[in-house]
Amino acid sequence: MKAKHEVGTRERIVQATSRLMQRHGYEGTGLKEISREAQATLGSVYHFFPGGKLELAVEAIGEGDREFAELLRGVLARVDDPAEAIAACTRELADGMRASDWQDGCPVTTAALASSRRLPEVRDAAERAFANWHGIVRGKLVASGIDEETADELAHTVVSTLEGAEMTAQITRSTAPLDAAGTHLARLIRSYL
Amino acid sequence: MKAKHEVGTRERIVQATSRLMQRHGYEGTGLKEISREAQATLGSVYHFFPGGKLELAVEAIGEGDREFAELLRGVLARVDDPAEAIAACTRELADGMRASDWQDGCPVTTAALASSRRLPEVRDAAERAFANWHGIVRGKLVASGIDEETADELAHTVVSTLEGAEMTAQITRSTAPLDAAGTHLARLIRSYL
DNA sequence: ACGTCACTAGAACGAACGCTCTATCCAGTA
DNA sequence: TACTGGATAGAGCGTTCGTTCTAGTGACGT
Repeated sequence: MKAKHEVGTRERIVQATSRLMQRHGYEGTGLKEISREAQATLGSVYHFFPGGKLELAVEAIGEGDREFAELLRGVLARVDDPAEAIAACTRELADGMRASDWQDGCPVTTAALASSRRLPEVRDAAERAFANWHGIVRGKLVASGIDEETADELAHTVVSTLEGAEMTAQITRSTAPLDAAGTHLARLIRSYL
Repeated sequence: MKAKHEVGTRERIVQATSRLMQRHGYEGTGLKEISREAQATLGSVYHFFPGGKLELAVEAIGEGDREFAELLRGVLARVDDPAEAIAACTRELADGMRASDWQDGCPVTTAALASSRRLPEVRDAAERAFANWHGIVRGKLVASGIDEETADELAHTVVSTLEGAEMTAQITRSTAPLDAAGTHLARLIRSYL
């Protein structure tokens, strides 16, 4: 029935979960809502994810991790100058934000933040995502000649500011925070080159 | 029965809501949980907040707004140099974070982020909070001699970075993001003085 | 042709949700 | 003393939640 080229049920479920939790968080997303959005039945959801909502959330956060990492890696590879590259990231994020009418913030943060305290597995998945992004930014900075210790610290601020600015932009429905973040992160990075 | 000096029921309810939503978000916090934590009954909750959970959340976010604004205003008034003052803020946040064993992040963000799309009143309350904080930081920068346009933009980045670093610190259970944010925000501000 | 098994399908369960409702309590006033 | 009304108290409403369970489908190997 299912051709090789079309998206399988399992993947549809993960993507629907990621998309929904990106907008409404872990607690705000229901399993029936997920199965409806993924065009799958509850039976299929539990077939692929016997661990239920928790297992599904961990998988969805992993998906969000990969998405953001891909955006990051893509832009950082395309733009040589690290300061310019980070600024380009903020522009990319602003575009996505505007395109979704300020619906889609960071898929990891929104999904994990409120439930991280009660669900260690969710927190761990989110922590892995942050570590992943930090490593990507850090690598770019080191490759640009910044010493490892400085790059490590700077990468923390880059990730924090990108996340914070995206969140602020979402709440205020304005790209101003992301625009400012781009300007200032570029200036900050340049001061270390 | 109730003496003037002790905390009234209404205030206890608001504070319990703020505290609980700070940790578990809007959807993750139940009204019975709130009434239990506030040592009030459901009847009292609906007596003071006929609008139910939504009205309660808006009030709680306002409370979180005031809390963070007070911290900000306190530190910015105490430390003259704006770069040093913002760095001191990150230290204060890191202390609070560690003291709560990484339970208590930003009361506004955690409460509002996941539900902001479905509940405009919640989003509006959170937006007012961000605008408030932005104004406070902006005022400090202008008072330090930075021109208005630059200060406005810079205040956006300061708020975004503080929020993002607090969130990252919470998820990763480390003060490293906040420490880095302090160092780099100070450096950034200094570059405009 | 038949059996196997991954997958689909959705009814049904107990628990928890937000909220409504009636009953009661008690300080203040007449 | 009797009345009033803000505040307290919690049982119970209908709904939705995550999860479990059984039944059914259909592609594939033998």
